[in-house]
Amino acid sequence: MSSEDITRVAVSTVILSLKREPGDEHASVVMPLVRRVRDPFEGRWALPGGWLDVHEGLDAAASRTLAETTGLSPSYLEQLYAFGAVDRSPTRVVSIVYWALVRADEVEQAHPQENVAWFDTADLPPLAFDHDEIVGYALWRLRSKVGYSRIAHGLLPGEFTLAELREVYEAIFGRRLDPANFRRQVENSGNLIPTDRFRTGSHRPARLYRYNREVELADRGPLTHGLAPAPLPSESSRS
Amino acid sequence: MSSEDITRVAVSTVILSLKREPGDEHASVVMPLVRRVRDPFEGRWALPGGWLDVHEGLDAAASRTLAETTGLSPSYLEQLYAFGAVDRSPTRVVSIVYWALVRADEVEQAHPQENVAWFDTADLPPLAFDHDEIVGYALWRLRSKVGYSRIAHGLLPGEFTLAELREVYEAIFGRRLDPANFRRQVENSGNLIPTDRFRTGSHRPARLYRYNREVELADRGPLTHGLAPAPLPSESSRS
DNA sequence: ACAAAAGTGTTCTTTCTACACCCATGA
DNA sequence: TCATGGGTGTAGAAAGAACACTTTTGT
Repeated sequence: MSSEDITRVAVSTVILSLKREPGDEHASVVMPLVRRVRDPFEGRWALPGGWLDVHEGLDAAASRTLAETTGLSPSYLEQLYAFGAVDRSPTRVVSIVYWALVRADEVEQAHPQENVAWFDTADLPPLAFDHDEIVGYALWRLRSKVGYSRIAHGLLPGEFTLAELREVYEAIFGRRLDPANFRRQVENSGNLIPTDRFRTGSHRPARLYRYNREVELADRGPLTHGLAPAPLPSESSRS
Repeated sequence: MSSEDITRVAVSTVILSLKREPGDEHASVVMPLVRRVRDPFEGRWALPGGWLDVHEGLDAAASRTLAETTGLSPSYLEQLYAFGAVDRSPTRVVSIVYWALVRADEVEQAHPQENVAWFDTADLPPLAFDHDEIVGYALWRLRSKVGYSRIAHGLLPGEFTLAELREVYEAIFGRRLDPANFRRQVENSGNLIPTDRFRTGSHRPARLYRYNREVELADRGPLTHGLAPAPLPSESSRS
């Protein structure tokens, strides 16, 4: 059996976060990429990922590559798509691709890794393999899913103001939203719980909200294995 | 390298169609299953599928297994999910699962295959592997997607009445819909083109409509490779 | 003529949207 | 006190649900 006669399985992850530039109009969606040091597409940027271990589930592999690349645990992790065109790589590779959200404040605290850099998704370099297409699909999925789901909270810390949450939506949608209407929509959705704490510093203090964990249902369907929109249990801590 | 040290890739397909029993209240969603003749779960019913050939794309493999099982070409075919838990099979198998819709009239004309039987999805036997979970997910996806997409047409022939289309929605949702409101909704969606032909036979003749192929966009996102909601090109005819 | 399905109209409710307006704090 | 973002009110538009009503066929 020559090496061209086997199909290998890889797992990659599109990791998304938010970054607000000081003078910018609104925040931008950013993602980490890994510079390839081996032959196919050497020197090009690619999605973080690796080969699937025989004793490792798909979700666990995604969490592992995410931890190896960013040192973070995702606040949201979901399978995106399986890419398996015959000519997408010199050898036959089927890539199970996940996408994940990490909080902006956690990204700032993490220490940078070797050969890893964060890019604005609106200004990406040409990527290795078919990773351009994959990233495009992930961003499309983020935009469409943020409309009917509450994954936007995955980009924020535990407590946040409505203005911060609105800023996330505006960054993803790329347009301004009416603060008054936005408030009502998200308040009536039942996903937010108001705290008695306030964010002070600028003008009138803004009430801090937190995420309602009771309402997890009716979104991802029957596939709710171990993957939770809340911080992952301990899949990446299997030493 | 022993056989336990490799991960194999399989492709399975949840094939869905509609069947209207003579005396029944409304039509039911049906799917073909294959009786296993080999060791793991021998005798149990399972999803149609097979091993991924090294020179075969994922989409092509799904089309192939669909043709082998039913002799039909799908009117809709989409990747569902990749299942890869370590313990889902005695050996390590990652299954890329697709789901497909075939038209009821085509199913009736097709000649039955060996070891293949059609089941009502509301009354399924226990399936092999984790196929129960997979089918449950596919049905959930069908129900949620029929609400904001127009895949329901994939279960009907080229021309159909609004009552027939409504019957599809009622079977999938499992509840009655107001004929008047249903008509307006689907007429205003711009997805249907009225023809000048009518279906006669019962009472007042009903106008026949057909599917508007111009409006394919804004649904499945950037992933519109060769897979089309319209009948597939010739992926399964690669002799 | 009558039953039954096709197709139209009307009303009420809910939701979205635009925008005016008041409130509370830092400077 | 004034600028600014936090927060509330409200009126019109759009969309959805319920249901009465008219039209056209087979029997």
